[in-house]
Amino acid sequence: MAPKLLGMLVAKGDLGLVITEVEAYGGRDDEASHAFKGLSRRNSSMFADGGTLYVYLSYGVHNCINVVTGERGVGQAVLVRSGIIVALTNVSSGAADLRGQVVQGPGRVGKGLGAELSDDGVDLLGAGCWRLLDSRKSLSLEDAPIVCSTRVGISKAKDAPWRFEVGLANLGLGSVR
DNA sequence: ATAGCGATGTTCT
DNA sequence: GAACATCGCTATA
Repeated sequence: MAPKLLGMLVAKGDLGLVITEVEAYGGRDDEASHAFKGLSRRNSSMFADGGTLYVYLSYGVHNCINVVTGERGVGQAVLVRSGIIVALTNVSSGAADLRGQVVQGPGRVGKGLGAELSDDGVDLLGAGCWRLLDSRKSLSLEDAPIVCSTRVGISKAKDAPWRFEVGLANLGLGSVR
């Protein structure tokens, strides 16, 4: 699921992010995952249904966002690390102009979208304020090369090649949808 | 260009 | 009391 999220659009209201970099985190089998030690107050939304938003406070400073990708109870999620902030030109269809601000780093992604801890656990697949839309076709990203490497800023399970990026050059200009 | 460090709060040992 | 899925500023080369 992680590489599939590249080129998709996460939106909060009329603000969107075209995803360009992610990291995959497993459930109880991944030492680097917040879900490794099982359910807790902080990570409970990781164990919700796939398509749920998981927002956590990083280093007491940054709100970072994940898309839950596992079945209910598994605790699997994908951290959104970089992307392009865009203003939606049509909120209901998710159309957006691709000229936007590049944001790199999960803290800046959360800040750019205005993610709050109160957004933790919301459904991304319904018709609510937060939505996840598949904009890959309109971006012609389906055959774009994906760079795979190890995850950043962790001390355990350092060797798992679960970080995925698309080069900005592959996005071109134009609009989404 | 690279390294070090403080901010800041929750979680785990 | 330590670690932490980070960032931005400052210092050093």
